[in-house]
Amino acid sequence: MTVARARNYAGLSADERRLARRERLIEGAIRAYGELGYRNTTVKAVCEAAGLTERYFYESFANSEALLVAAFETVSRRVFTCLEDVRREHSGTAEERGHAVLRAYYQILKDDPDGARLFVIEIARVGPAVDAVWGALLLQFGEVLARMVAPDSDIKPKPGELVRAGVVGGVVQIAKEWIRSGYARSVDAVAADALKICRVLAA
Amino acid sequence: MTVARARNYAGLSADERRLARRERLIEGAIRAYGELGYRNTTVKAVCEAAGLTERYFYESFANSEALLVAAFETVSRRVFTCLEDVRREHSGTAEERGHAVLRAYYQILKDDPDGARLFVIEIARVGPAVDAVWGALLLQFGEVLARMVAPDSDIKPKPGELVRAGVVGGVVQIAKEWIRSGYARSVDAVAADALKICRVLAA
DNA sequence: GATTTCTGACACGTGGTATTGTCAGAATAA
DNA sequence: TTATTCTGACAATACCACGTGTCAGAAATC
Repeated sequence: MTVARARNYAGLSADERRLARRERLIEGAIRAYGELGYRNTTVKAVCEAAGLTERYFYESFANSEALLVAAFETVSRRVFTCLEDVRREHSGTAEERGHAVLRAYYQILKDDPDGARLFVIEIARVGPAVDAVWGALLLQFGEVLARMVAPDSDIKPKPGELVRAGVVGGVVQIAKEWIRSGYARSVDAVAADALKICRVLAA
Repeated sequence: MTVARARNYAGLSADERRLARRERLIEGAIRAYGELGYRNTTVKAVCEAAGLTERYFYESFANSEALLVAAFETVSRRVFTCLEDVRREHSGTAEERGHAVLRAYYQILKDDPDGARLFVIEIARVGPAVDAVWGALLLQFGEVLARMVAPDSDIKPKPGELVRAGVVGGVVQIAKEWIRSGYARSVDAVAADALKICRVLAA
């Protein structure tokens, strides 16, 4: 019985290599889900997109849903980081700021169609665990939208939870339709439409 | 080779019996989907809920999705008939009429939780064919909402397609959240929240 | 160069459901 | 009553993808 000593390959430790494969799987998953949809994407297909074999899938993820969640959170992090930056660094009226944040949101979706499909469409209704992640994100998104249109020095009575949920649902539905149309209209026009709905939060 | 002559059973012709079984399957499906969710509902489970065996499932439906669509359309017909009645027979301002229609919508969802879950939640993201049905319904719903808040004698520039889609998405999202909460708030309060979003269509 | 660890390809077993097939018995008509 | 059609229960098969196991060869250390 020899104890396995971790050995460097290509200058990387075993842990580093494992992590690198994990990242490749996530990126492969984003692409594969974008092309085929999560439902039609087998473990095998993801691994092929990542240039790895099934063996390594189970090294990093317990099952397909775990990878889906990881891929979703990767995209989610990118989006929210961007939105928060725009919101924080924007100097202007609440109206202008709202438009800027929404523009950023839809711009990201346009720039990365695969990620967009995963982030907006494929994530929904996969199973209880994934749905919980999606639900949490909708809440977070609601927070962003609410602060986005709130006048800076304003502590007003919160709009009801349901109204906020409804606004988020509207903004996301617009994204879905826009994606389905092949990004037919301009980012600016779409953001303007979405802003109309978001104004409900400021009233 | 004897030609099968249709024989009456329980006073019903072969066609009548077949149709009756079809109805039972649909009602069983609404209940089963409501309890278990479409994904977790096997053909066997539907048949048990209907008091029939698998044999009769394939007599009326090619596959699970076909039954799902049939069940959805059954519920859909009930809902739209009701909404149209309310809208048509309501005399009052656009504002009042809008509130009345929305109240009717959410009241139906509350009165039939199984149907509601199917109509609002379970139908989404099952597959391309079913998604098409769902997409068509959202359009139809958008029409109803638009006419609902439109001042009677008014032909104004249509709000953009995306805005309408967004409003529908908002109303439906509110329904989802409300259902998930176990119908925590009153129908009236929910309808009022939804109306806030629908007003975007009138602006 | 010898040895050990890592990698990638592939094949097999597994589980669960859809779908079809069979058949005995119940209900009906003659 | 007798023959025929319908009904419901159950068995058999098909199928699909997951998840695991095996193994030869590549890449590294000594």
